[in-house]
Amino acid sequence: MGTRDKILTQATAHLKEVGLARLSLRQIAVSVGIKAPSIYEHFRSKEEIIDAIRENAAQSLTLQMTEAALARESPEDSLIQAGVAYVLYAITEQETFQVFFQLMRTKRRTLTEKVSEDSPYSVISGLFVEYFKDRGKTISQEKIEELSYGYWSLIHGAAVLRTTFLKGFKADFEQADTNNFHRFLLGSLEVI
Amino acid sequence: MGTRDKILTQATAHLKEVGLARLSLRQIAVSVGIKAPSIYEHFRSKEEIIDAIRENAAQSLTLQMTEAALARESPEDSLIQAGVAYVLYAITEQETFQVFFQLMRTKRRTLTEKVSEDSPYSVISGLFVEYFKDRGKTISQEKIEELSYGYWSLIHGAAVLRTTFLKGFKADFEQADTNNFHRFLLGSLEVI
DNA sequence: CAGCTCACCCTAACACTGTTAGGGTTTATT
DNA sequence: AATAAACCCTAACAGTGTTAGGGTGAGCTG
Repeated sequence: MGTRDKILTQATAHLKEVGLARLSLRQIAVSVGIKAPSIYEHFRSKEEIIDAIRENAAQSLTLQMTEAALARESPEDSLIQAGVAYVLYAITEQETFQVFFQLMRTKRRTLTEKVSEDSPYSVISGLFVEYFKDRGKTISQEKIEELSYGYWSLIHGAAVLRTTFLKGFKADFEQADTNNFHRFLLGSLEVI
Repeated sequence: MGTRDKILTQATAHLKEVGLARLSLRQIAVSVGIKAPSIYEHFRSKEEIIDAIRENAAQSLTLQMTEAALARESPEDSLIQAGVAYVLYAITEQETFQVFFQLMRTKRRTLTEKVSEDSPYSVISGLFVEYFKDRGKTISQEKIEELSYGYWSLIHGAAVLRTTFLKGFKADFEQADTNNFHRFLLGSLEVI
């Protein structure tokens, strides 16, 4: 394993331990076995290291969503399970998720541009197409995007609330999330 | 205006200008006209200043939601307008909103404890009670909480996505949000 | 083989951060 | 008149990301 990979590995490990706010280049350097300035031989800045972590997180999250959606009874169930997986990832990989959502930006700037693959959004919109195909309803690309954005808002909001405001709050969130995701999907069929 | 209030005012102003990451006590002190260590006569730490800003933000956000919900055609419209106001606050007061959602925690720890007033959540749950009363449906307190949590997830998710991932993305989000909020509320009536 | 380049590491230092120690001055109270 | 508290100060500590500039070894080229 090259030094660059070591830095990335140790940075990720430290992130999970101490959180984004206390992530220190000098500490990472100690773990790798080099001095802090040597990091700059492999990355242009601390920001660039975090970018790389974020990239990995996005890939990992997308994978877990995709796997959760596989082999379900119905497209609706796939959408719900993908949502549950999203929230689960946020809770189990809290610090990584924080990095993911805090600074990530789409390169896509308008609806006419192509959706980049391997993003949570593309998983959702793909499943929505299946969802309407399954119900025998035709739907415009625009509405698919609107619904995907809405559903993403819902699951992302649940993920963020659980890891911030509601951290430490005791309740059966899994059931509540499943019910709420179902509610949105039901409403999607009515309002087109 | 006392020094404590000056510090708070300048801290809020600086927050909006440079963002949370670059908020500096020495810069705040310059604006106030004192030296940095003197801040510690009025606040125990930087964290305590941010706590105070967050308190103000929560109050202001709650107020805007309440006002947006007033004098609407129906409780459903009130819920939607409260949601729109939430997202609007997030966009216009981006840095303040970031402080608000990033570290805020409920003091409430279980469903049996009382909901604190003057919080966005209490506004939502209050409007949900009206919503079901208006429709002539009876609903348990538990379900009100579940729905309020779900609706909050939706509007919070929309707010966060708009200010992070989707910053710079051009689309008619206002219309999309309104439609999506409507979808969730419609689904709420079906699945109880 | 000698000379050169380049990747990779180093130390020293800069400009910043939140925070603490300790001293001075003014104001109000005993 | 003495004391206490509120409030400001300077100096300094321990930490941060980052840059400047120097050394060392591997590998390529004449």
